[in-house]
Amino acid sequence: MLSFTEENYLKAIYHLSKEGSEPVLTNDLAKSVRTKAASATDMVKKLAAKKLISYRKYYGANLTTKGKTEALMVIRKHRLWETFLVQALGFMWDEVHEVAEQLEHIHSKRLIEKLDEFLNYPKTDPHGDPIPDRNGKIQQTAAISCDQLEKGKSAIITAVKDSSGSLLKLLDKIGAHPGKKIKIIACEPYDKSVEALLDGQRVFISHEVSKNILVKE
Amino acid sequence: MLSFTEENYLKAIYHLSKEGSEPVLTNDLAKSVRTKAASATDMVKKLAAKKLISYRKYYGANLTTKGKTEALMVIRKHRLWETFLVQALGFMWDEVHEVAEQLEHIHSKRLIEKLDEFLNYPKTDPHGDPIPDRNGKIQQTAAISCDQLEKGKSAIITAVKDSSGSLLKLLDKIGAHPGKKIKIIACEPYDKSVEALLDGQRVFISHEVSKNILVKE
DNA sequence: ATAATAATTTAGATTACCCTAAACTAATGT
DNA sequence: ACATTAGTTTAGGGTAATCTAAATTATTAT
Repeated sequence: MLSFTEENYLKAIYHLSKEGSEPVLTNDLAKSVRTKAASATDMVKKLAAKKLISYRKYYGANLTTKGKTEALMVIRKHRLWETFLVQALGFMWDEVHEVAEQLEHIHSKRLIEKLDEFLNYPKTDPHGDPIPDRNGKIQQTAAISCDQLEKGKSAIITAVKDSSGSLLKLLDKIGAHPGKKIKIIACEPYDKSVEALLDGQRVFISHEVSKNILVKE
Repeated sequence: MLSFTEENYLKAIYHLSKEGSEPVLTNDLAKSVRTKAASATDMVKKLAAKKLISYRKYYGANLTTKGKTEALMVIRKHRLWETFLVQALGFMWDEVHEVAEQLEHIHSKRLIEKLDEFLNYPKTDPHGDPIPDRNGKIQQTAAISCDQLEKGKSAIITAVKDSSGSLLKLLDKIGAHPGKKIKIIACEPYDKSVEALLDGQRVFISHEVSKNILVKE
């Protein structure tokens, strides 16, 4: 059985290696799990010994099939719990991340299956991110980020990249939730900020923010 | 913030010192948290340094007010989660203990308040044990155990002392749930076993089992 | 090609929790 | 009073995860 910490490292490696094959660098990994590079080196050695990642010194780490499955199970739990917190307990979507970080490490197959059933097998979490199924299958959303939309184009918001409370609060204020339609009405080349239409409301979005909004044309 | 392990020790001390004032012996404590006496000694020193218990060498440990509150909060979480698992997720009452042992250590005030609200502020858990309120107030059930009932007497089952799966499965089979009415129709002095009426059904209960059924006349 | 710089790894400690074995304390029986 | 015994504590270590500082490797600039 994996420890709390091992699960966190695997999850971080999964998220950092995005489309799978690029190696994850020790420094990036350390930053992601909020430790020092030396600690990350120790852990990747341990994970490699357990065949959860492949690791080459000074080069980086990649998840093995086994490691990827474990990572996806942690992500499945995280996203199901987030969904539960919002849908059943009435949390705001910017309040759930921290608690889900704890709940994702509860070890009980039965619990997560029952929770999935209770929530009626949701496909995405409150931030629009896809929830892996019990076999670790996850539907990859080939979404582009909002800052790549041209003037005049419309799109549907599918997800949010960053789950920090401050960003989510801001998105909440302007009404930028997954499922909503967004139309770009002006682009400012200087700072790449945009003006958009959301629910008939004219909103101003900085580049920092639009980068983190994923959309589907 | 208390660690997982510290919380478990506090909870164990609470349960072992029943009505509060008897000191908890190191050996009993060690057995309860499934470690060795030497480890328990280390931990009680640590808890004493944190003013969560008072501790005298070779004599035993007692919860301070602060320690008792912490213990009650862990118990509150445990029992609310058990209630959730049974009522919302459809677990059997003999399946919940292990998972609740993990869930009880999630740190989030907001979560537990929301959960309490979601469950509509239950007073007891699925085993009939009282759930402490947000201030740590717990209604002491002055219940007697079933083996103290005389022949011919009726009573209401209030709780179950032991939460091991095998006992709960047995009680499930004969229908002995909290809230049910039980009537003693025969006592066997030799082995202290009893015959009783439960839902109109004649059931045979050994002393080992009747000791663990709490009732209210 | 080599020096400077950035990234990574190793070495050596630290903390929390747990262990075994030995030493100690309190209680009991003769 | 003293020996036995049960219970407890101390001493000394082990493991997992972390850290700082020093050493090593890879990359970049000249």
